[in-house]
Amino acid sequence: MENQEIARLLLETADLMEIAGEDSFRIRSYRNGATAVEGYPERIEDILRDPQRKVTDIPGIGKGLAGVLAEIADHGSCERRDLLLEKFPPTALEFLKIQGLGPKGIALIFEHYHTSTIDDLERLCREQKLRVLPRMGAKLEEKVLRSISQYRQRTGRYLLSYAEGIAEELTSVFREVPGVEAVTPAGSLRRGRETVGDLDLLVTGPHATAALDRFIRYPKVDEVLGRGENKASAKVGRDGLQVDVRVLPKESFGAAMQYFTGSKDHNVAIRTRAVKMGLKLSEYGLYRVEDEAQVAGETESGVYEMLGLRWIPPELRENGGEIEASEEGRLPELVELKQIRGDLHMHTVETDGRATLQEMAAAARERGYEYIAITDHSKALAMANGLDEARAVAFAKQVREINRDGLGIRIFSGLECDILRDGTLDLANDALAELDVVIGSVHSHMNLEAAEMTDRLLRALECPSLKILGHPTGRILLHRDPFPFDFERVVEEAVRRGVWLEINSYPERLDLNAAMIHTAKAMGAKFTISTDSHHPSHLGFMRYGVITARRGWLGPDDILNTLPADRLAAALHKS
DNA sequence: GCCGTTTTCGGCCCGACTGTTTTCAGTCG
Repeated sequence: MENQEIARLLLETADLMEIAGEDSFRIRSYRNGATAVEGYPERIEDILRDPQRKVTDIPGIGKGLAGVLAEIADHGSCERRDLLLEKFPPTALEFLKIQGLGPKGIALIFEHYHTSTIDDLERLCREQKLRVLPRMGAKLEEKVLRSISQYRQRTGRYLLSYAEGIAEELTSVFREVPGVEAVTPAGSLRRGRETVGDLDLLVTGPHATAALDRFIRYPKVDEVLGRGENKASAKVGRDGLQVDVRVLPKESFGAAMQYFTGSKDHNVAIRTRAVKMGLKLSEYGLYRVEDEAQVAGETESGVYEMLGLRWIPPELRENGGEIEASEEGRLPELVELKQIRGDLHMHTVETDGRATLQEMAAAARERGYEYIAITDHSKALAMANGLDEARAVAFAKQVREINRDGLGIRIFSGLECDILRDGTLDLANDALAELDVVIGSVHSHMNLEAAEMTDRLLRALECPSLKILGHPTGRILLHRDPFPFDFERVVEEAVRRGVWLEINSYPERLDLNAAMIHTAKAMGAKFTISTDSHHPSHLGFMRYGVITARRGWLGPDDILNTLPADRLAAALHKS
């Protein structure tokens, strides 16, 4: 069993323990253990099997969890989890995703009504049956109903990062099948959408159908939906992501890539264009109508060229002006991952990160970065042990000393400073002024009315030390909608004051989104792409931010952290 | 349940808000 799966079982057990009202410190230990297991570079199962080694050498794993890990490796579960599952059905865990309901409320509802499905929960709210329970009332019923409807909209979609992981895994499996020449993901994954509904994989080669056999026998495939001569569909993985694998002849591969990459709107516009030119485009190729001769289709760029267009990067294919831009030769030169020279948003053990400044710096250096900014939380985030003024000033001084000794990478001292409810920043400006880069972020009171939130953000922009507006809409994909505010007014003010907008690369955020980036760019905004890393492994999230920036039509000049260190430093200290 | 140690038990998890109360438990970040 892979570490990720073991970690999932630990987290699930922790959730169940929480509903059962068990000791909170023990629950915390299970969660810590899960993090330790998930981030561990070796397979836990291998360590368990090796009599020379002990899992208790892993920080966060003691005697108790070592036993639990052994049980899980042995038979895929542990006694504590099994016992809890007798008491609470696994569907009760879904209730944790409904806002307004916590472990206590869930236990109460379950004990009273023995219901554990979202449908039942909805019925209870509609029949006003929650309000008879202690500490529950009409407002809660409304809140739960709202949250259920949001929850339903989200199910069936998956984070880009998750789908990408499955795609990479299957791609490498198929590439090893003899007779397979090329494998590529298409669909919304290839366009870099922040969430995807299903996964399309295209395969070609002299014996590419062998890949279909390999696919339906793959261990993570748990339900085969269909298997034909040239296509197989199945639900893959625990979360049931639908994957379609299509086998295509070589001469159609480019046309199929074009067709299955979409978007639908882009394809409709492209096919209409073909018709006007006396051509017909399908997933099999581009054909002349008069004699049905194939004129393109082996490569994707060939299809576009035959239609009088330059090849259009998949990220732009949303029928948002990209076809006209391509025709007129004014497609933007999009930013690329290799142009990013540093990361300007990350956390360390000083607050809620999992690694030290030195460890984060080493990881960044390995990626070839010239610089990073360390931006821990401010004191309003008490839970994360955020920095107060004294610690912030001391930190700025410490970074100046570190840079004198040199870590082989330049460090900028920074802070992710909370924007308080009234729009003031959490720390006094004379302390903030000591730092190289201050990110202002909203982490609380996200349910304000749009007008109040707009005023709050406008006020935050007044702070002279503020350089970057962090994850500007506060959304958490598949979990929390963006908070409402007058985006254009805030961008206008940010542009006027020279504050940069963050594109937060964390897979659950990707905030700003592509459409907002596009709008803001047109208004003259400048951006940073940062990862919000809490662990060295998170630095790799940068590619999701870059793909989001590309979807927003950004080039390297729109992005501050494509600048060399000295020019970035100059830009930071200009105002 | 982990960790650290003043070695075998005590500390770890804080603050604000919300909706339900009528003094506060539960949720959220």
